[in-house]
Amino acid sequence: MTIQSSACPSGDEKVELFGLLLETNARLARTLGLELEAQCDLPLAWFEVLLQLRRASESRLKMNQIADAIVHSTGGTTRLIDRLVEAGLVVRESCPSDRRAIYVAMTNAGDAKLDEALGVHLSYLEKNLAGRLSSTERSTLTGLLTKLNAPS
Amino acid sequence: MTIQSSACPSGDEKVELFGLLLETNARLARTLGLELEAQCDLPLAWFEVLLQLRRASESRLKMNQIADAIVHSTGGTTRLIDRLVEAGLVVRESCPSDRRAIYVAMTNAGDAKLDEALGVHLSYLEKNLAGRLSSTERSTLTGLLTKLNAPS
DNA sequence: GACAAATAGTTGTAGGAGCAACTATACTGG
DNA sequence: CCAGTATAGTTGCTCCTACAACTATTTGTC
Repeated sequence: MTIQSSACPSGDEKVELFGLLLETNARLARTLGLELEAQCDLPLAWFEVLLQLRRASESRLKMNQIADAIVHSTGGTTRLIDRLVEAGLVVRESCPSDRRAIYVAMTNAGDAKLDEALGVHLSYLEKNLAGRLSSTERSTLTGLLTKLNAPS
Repeated sequence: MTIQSSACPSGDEKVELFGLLLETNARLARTLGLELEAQCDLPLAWFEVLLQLRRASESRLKMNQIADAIVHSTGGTTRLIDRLVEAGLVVRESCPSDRRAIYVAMTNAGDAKLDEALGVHLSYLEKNLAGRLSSTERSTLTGLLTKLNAPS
């Protein structure tokens, strides 16, 4: 029998769930990141940016939209986009209607790189998602995470 | 209508789910981290270590068990524990049966700090978990994440 | 229209984490 | 018992990211 502080239960059901979420995410992000890096020479953070851009209409987003979508600080996003620009995967474009804002748009090279990475990603998901959760379970999970992710 | 490469669908259901997982986790980790830091002056990574230690029998774990539990590299874990030791929250103890191994054990200060942090964490979870997911939904989510997290 | 407040993005700086190379110890087969 | 291999942990180095302070532009208010 393990003795624990009864006032602050480390075994609380919600604490366990939160810990499980952190751990699961960390494992999946790590393994995917390694695979993307090894097979496409593409860091996971770059992949996330490119994916967000493809989802966006006209394949472009403002800096702050990217920062929000990938949950980075604005300063971190500036540097991240710097590296993507240097690699030729995206370009910065000025925004005519708001001279403070900057659009980030995919280049053809970025588009091609994303296709390549998506191939790797899809086979990764086949192995690590489809193999573990049924289609029904996946949509349940999507629903739950959507609730969790909703703005307060 | 948005034009997208049909060969590599960025809108694939599994891709969406994975992205949602990354985003949800990043948001929750960030907000919890800020709160722990502000209210307890305790980085999230330190909290994770202390929590793992309390769960362990005899409140101690070997370095590699910690690295695995919190999904860090062994090198990163060494430095992380260095900082916790310096802060007086844990101590390193040699392992008699294997002289390569090192135990990390909580100090009384670490135990107290964890109690404090768990208070903050529990109220965070009350706000951000209990308010969004019912008890049933939470246990469903736990089940799904457990499957996802299972070793391949 | 002008001043205050809010917003978009960049930069200086510091700290944290990973990888690869390394040391030390333990195991395994001959 | 010895050689070769596997395991535990640390260290050097590099890159990435956050935070805070800053500039530039826009918006809101009187």
